[in-house]
Amino acid sequence: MSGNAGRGGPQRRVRPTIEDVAAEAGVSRGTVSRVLNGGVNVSPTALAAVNNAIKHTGYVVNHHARSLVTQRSQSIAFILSEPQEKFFEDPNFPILLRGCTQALAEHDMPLLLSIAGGAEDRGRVLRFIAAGHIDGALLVSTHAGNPVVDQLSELGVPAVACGTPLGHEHELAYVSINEAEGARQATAHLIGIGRRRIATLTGPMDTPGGRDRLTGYRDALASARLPQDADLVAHGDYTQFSGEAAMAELLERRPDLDAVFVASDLMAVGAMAALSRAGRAVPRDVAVVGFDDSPSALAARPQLTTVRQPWPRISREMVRLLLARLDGQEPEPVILPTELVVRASA
Amino acid sequence: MSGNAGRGGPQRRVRPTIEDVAAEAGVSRGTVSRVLNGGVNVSPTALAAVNNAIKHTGYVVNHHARSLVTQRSQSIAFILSEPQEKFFEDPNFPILLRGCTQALAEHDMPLLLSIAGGAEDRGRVLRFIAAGHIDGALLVSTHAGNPVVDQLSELGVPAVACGTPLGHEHELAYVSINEAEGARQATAHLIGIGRRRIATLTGPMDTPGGRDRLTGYRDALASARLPQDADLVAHGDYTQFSGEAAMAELLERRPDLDAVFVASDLMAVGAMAALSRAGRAVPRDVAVVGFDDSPSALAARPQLTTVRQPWPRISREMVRLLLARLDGQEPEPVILPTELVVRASA
DNA sequence: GTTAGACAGGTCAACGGTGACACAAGGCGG
DNA sequence: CCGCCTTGTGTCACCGTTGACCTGTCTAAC
Repeated sequence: MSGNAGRGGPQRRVRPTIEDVAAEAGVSRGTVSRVLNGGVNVSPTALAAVNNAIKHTGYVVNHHARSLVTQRSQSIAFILSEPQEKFFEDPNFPILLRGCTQALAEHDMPLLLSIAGGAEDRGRVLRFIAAGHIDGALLVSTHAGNPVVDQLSELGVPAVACGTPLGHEHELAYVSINEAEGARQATAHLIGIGRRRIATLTGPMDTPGGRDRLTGYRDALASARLPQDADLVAHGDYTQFSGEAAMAELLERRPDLDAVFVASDLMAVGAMAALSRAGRAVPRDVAVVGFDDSPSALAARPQLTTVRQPWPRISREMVRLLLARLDGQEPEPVILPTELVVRASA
Repeated sequence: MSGNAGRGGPQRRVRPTIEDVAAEAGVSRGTVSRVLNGGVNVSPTALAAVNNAIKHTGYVVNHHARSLVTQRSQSIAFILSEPQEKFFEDPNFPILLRGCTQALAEHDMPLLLSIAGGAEDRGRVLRFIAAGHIDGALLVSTHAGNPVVDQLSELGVPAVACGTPLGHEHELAYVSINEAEGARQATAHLIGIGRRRIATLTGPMDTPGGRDRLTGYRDALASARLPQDADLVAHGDYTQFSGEAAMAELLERRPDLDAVFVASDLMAVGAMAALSRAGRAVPRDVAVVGFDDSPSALAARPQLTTVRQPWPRISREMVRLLLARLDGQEPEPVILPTELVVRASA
């Protein structure tokens, strides 16, 4: 009931406690707690009095005190395993991050950001989880043999992965897109507009995206009875530079190619740079299809035909699965369809 | 000492407490706590025993219990006020986020991510802060009259802003770059390579970056006794599209311009697209200098001459200032120098 | 041979909630 | 009319740490 007026330093005001509210409302702590947690078995009179007192005192529940007794923190971590650079340069990362933040905000859960790069970082993340900061985790890039996954399940912390978690498909809930089908559609589109010498530029072969998109490309060729040619396949790592280099390599091997399916928009932008340097016009000489529908697809000239990843749905589903797991359920993995967005490049 | 073996559902293992460690080490809780907090006044024997017991039991301190008594959460929030799209599309955002995460990780502090868009979100952020989740906040884009700033200082939560917080310069610690000097250098470089009809493409005029970079441009022209011409100034909002549009407008107004200083790399990429469509070669016909040195500067063709923002230092300084404020100090704002990176576009 | 420190380590009351439990009062069927 | 159930509310132990306080030893100075 008394002010405190911080003098000097960061003045930390004494926040009202549940006790203060109880006194103000003329009830006991227990009753206030009951109102705070759904208000069952509380008389209308008491409820009104408590709500009034809360407004009056500006009371906000103390997160740590509550978490200490309930054993849940009501917070979720967004965990990046593996080299950080990768994520921070990946245009999909901010989009996914935003989607997850929004979806969690709807459940009034804050998002903790945690990045595990080297082994040292990993220890930090582990301690951080064990300390009880979080109830669950959203995982990005869970490649085969990822130690964080094991540690999470050892600690009993539910997790949901983005993309198929190679080697952990059975222990982990996950949300993925139908990579192969997206790639197949993209390649089929190139076939449909009359291209026959269609190359592909893949992602890393140890990621599901890299592998499955190559499979989809091959399926499309097979369906159309087009020959498979190893010279038409080059590998990149999703970055623009790797796309530029790999495209140059492809042009050297098969100067006659008339289309290319590229496993990421960023690589596609690099590929278009290589094509333009080689004097090939897009889409006239070489048609290009990308993957992701990231902002750079729209920014590219010509604008990129690409396979859209449904990021808003992906992040919503990830959060949904995680909350289900927190609720003790064992939800099935979710595989979302992609959509081919046809623009100028093909 | 006993296993617990979760059956079904998310098996939450019972974590060892400080009590378990004390029993294992044959000392009291207090001694364990002392070891945990720096180990002063602890005999080497006891210290070894406790450390052993910690390793044995796999003990990790319970964050909530500690925070409850210490009244500090050892966590920092990264708060985005204002329209989210802006940040998630800004290539600088992931870079800053990474820098801050890393700098905080060195102090073993997790980063909470919080986004305040509409008024509703703002209430969420407020409750979140009042609940004691965080000890301090890193603010991005604190434009004039930002309500979050007021709320933070009302709650006594120290905050550090990135960029000059217009209208809050005196209440808030902040880290900024020398915007005007960076712009001046960039423009002076264009003058130095013999350009005389130099245009500029600014950011929004209600941001410090937008205003001060224009000032720097004008200063450089003035120093070289070049005329100021309102027709040579166009405004954008830092996005690629706005850069493309504004450049087209500039070309219409002053077809004879021979250089342009652009207030962001993204806009510069847009501007180069507009130039190329208008048949002007970069840098021969029109030299271009950008601002930020974001990844797109390197990816552009020709590669962009640009003013580098020292992001690693910016984020480190932000964290340093915030920790100082948490420590009760009143650190001075930090203004960092920029660096002109000369590449192919000018 | 005292005595004052310094040092090690034990004890215990908080921190701010929650939830199991006790209990009183009123309603109701037998 | 009585026992039983329902409903509203107070009580209090407990969640896992910390840190102030206290006690007991050992050391060194006088």
